[in-house]
Amino acid sequence: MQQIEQIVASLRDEGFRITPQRMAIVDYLIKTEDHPSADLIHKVVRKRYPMVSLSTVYKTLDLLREKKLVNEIEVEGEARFDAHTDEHINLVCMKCGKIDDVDEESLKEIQVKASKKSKYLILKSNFELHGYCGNCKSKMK
Amino acid sequence: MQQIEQIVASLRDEGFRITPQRMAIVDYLIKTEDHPSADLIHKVVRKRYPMVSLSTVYKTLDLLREKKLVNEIEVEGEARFDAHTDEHINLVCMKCGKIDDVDEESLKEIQVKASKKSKYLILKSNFELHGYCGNCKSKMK
DNA sequence: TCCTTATTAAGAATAATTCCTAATTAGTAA
DNA sequence: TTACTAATTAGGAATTATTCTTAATAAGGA
Repeated sequence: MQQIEQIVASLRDEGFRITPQRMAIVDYLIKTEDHPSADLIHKVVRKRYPMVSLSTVYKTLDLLREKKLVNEIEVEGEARFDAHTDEHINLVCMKCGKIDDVDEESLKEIQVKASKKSKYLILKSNFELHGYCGNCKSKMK
Repeated sequence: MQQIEQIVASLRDEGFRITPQRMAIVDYLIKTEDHPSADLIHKVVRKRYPMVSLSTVYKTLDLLREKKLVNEIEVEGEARFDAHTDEHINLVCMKCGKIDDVDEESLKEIQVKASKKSKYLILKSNFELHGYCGNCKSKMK
């Protein structure tokens, strides 16, 4: 689990300025279990820090993604973000839209195999399973 | 490997009409190795069947996806389509945008494990690896 | 405290996708 | 073959997530 201090330190080390906007966004991402969209991040962060604009949210997310401090996955036409950056499976509920993480050891192995077979240089991975979460599943019968 | 006849039959069986537009789109998807976007499908199909509109391409792809006759993956803000519907890994080149498929037996197993652990009812999966393809890799040094 | 330059806010621009509606046509039945 | 009708289509407008632009602001160093 990443800590705010680690992320702030790695940004500072590379010469990026530590602004209240960046702090607020990182703080939220670290603490939430959700996989929020840019828009949701904006809405939530605004409650406490009303001066954060949506374009700053996008820029900050770009930066964090580039530095591999957050993960991005695209679901139904929008990007969703997550501070859980080690390899895992994203379970996406097609009903309520929530995303859960599940760890799975064999992903690394699969990645190595596929890389050899295909001659690709792999830089990132994304494993998704889509369906209905336990909650939505039981509501449906 | 799916055949055109199979797809056409399963559409007809469910009462959908077999139009030249649908035939043209299915025909292209079956024959190509690419994972084309809706826009590319439109451009290609238009050469032979100039009466196909982009909105029909989208509608047809919706239908085919719903009937699980094609696979959809979202890459960099656009949807890419593929008639290869059994479980596999999509290798996405971050340079040239091409997508290659790699089969991997253990995906089914992983899916079962994750489903048990999470209580999700899994309906579809998407496994992506992003990086540079062999071709782009060698061009870069 | 001041200065430089990265960063931000705000809104305009872009691009993929969806929506809307009148016109067309596939499939069916006479 | 012809006529019918509901599904489908073409074309363009509307929507929506994201990117771009620019002037104003402020972080961090001197």
